[in-house]
Amino acid sequence: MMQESGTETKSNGSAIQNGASGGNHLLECSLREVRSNGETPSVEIGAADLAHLQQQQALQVARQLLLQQQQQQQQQQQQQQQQVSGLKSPKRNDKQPALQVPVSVAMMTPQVITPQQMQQILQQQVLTPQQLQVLLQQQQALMLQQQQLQEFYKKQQEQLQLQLLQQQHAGKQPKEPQQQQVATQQLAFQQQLLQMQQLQQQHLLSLQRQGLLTIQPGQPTLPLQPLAQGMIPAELQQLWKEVTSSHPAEEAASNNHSSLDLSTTCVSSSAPSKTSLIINPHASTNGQLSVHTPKRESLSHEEHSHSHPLYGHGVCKWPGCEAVCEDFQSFLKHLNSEHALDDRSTAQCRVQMQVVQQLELQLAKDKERLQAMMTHLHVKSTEPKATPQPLNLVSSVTLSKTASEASPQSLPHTPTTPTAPITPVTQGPSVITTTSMHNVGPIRRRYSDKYNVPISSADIAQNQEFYKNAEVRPPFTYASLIRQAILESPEKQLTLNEIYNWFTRMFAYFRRNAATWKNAVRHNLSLHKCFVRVENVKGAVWTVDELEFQKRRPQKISGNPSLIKNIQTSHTYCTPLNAALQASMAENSIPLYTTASMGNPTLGNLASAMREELNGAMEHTNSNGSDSSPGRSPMQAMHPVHVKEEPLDPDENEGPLSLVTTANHSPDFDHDRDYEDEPVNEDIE
DNA sequence: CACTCACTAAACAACA
DNA sequence: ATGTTGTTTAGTGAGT
Repeated sequence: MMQESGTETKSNGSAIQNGASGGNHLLECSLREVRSNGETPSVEIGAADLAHLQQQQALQVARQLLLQQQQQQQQQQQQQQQQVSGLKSPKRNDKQPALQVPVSVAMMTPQVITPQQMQQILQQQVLTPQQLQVLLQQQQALMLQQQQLQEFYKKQQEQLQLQLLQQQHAGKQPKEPQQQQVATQQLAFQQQLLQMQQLQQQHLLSLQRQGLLTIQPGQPTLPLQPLAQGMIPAELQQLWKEVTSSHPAEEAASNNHSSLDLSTTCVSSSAPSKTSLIINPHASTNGQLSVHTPKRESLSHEEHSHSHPLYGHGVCKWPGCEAVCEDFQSFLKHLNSEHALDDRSTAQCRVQMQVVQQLELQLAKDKERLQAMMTHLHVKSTEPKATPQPLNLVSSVTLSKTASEASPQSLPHTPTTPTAPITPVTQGPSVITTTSMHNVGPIRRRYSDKYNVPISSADIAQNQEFYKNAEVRPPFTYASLIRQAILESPEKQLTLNEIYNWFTRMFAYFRRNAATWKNAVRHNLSLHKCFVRVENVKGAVWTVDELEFQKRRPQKISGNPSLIKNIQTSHTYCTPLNAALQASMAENSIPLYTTASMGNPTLGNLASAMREELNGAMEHTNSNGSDSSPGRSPMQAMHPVHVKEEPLDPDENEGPLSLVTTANHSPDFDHDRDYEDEPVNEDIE
């Protein structure tokens, strides 16, 4: 099952997107069906409006609560489940008996998939019978839990009323405000809890439909339970108690507190689940609550004060925020004022959810690859190393036949016999990622050139760690490697010896058979017109004539042309969120940093954060000094960075060019350049 | 099957 | 004389 969904995601990037949007639509539809008054979900309401509305409505209902005691419970549940801000129709209370049935239906509908939805799912996505069965089981479990929840809420409402009455009689404080506060808080709590659950549910469903989340056969209800249903009644009760028994004076600070409670609930309830990380941003609010309610034991105060996931180095780490907060308290204030539960925060949270989801997906895939690699290599080598250093999966016989020079780190059983890799190899798409590690064996020598420039640069950069340590022949042509070496240099020019050094530094493979590959390097430098020799004061250096390099072969971009096109030409029309995700979704054919580099109007910070992390994880391209141009990312290296008409002038190198500028250096441009046009590459078109 | 391409090998020249 | 750098040619294997 896992494989099925995995391959599906892999093979059809666009389907993912469709699935995503389709899933959302689907859910929206279902919600609309449920909503009695067709109100839009709270997400679409303005942040300030939402808060205000909630407060007012909560107050209103609190009064109603005092007047009409138990009979409201079902009604409220219905309203809240419907996400109609819960409080717009207290007038319908008198019809409570008639609403009994609709209530239960409404409560279940957001979670329970209707037949129509099921049908849509079937149409949109291939679901195996097992998956269907699992879904059905989930639905049943959900129904059960809904009933439990219903009963529980009923109980709690009764307790609430009792409590309110008692407080009223005690009369320590002005009655109205206190009651209102308590009621407000609790109502808001309920409300937002349910909203959050529904949000999560929405997301979860859409994820499931995208195939991003697979359903474990062994744990039918696992994915949904902690998220949508979240809490078992006992947990709910506990949380509810905490809310209801909190001192009003403490809690009266602001409306935001209610949202805090909610977040806390979500986090604590879903802690063991996979998505606890996703909801983490909202855990931000835990700190505040734990400060105010020391009785909360489940989440340690210390933990949140000192190592808040959203607070570090005096800066708010909410995606895209980076506000400076001197201490933790001010951070909490900031958090509650700036990142309350409004539409913006919700949207950001959703984005973060997707980001995390995507990262998890990527991680899972990479783990899988790693496992496959290790498995594959382990068969051939008894050495239990993670990096298959001693192995030489050389496909070219000629390379292995001259193992005369011992490499500095040659290992006991330096392979001198060509070995066929065990792992079956698939020719990679236009841009390859870590899959290239699989491909090192049978990969054709022309591999990278065939798919043109970006491959080599991006892939070299991404897999450099691997090739640094593994004595594996890189699946790139000499020309690509030379070019990469030159482009990585700060001056975009290298002497022959520097090129040599780059080879040996970056590739363990080139630490042996020096005579052979050095000769090849020289041969390539001389042979290819794209390498221009420039006489320098000190001697001669080699530069890359990017145009010529591009000319070398027609732009035969297979696999994912649109993707490449996007990368090379358009950095302007990235739709928020999706632009960053869609590219990476396209079967991870493209490194994530690439998508992150694309510049995203609204997700800029997020994207940059992703890029930072990913680049950091990759250990940026050159650790040995040629990375003196820190602004240059592997992405940039993928583009023509430096095109000279005349012999290179070192001064002219001004670091990173803008991507847009470099993108224009596609072979379609610059025909005015007076290069000695030779008929050699007339086959460009 | 012809062609192209990448690679290896080698010869050769120029130069330090 | 030796090593490095650069150019050129030839042969081979693989892909188209």
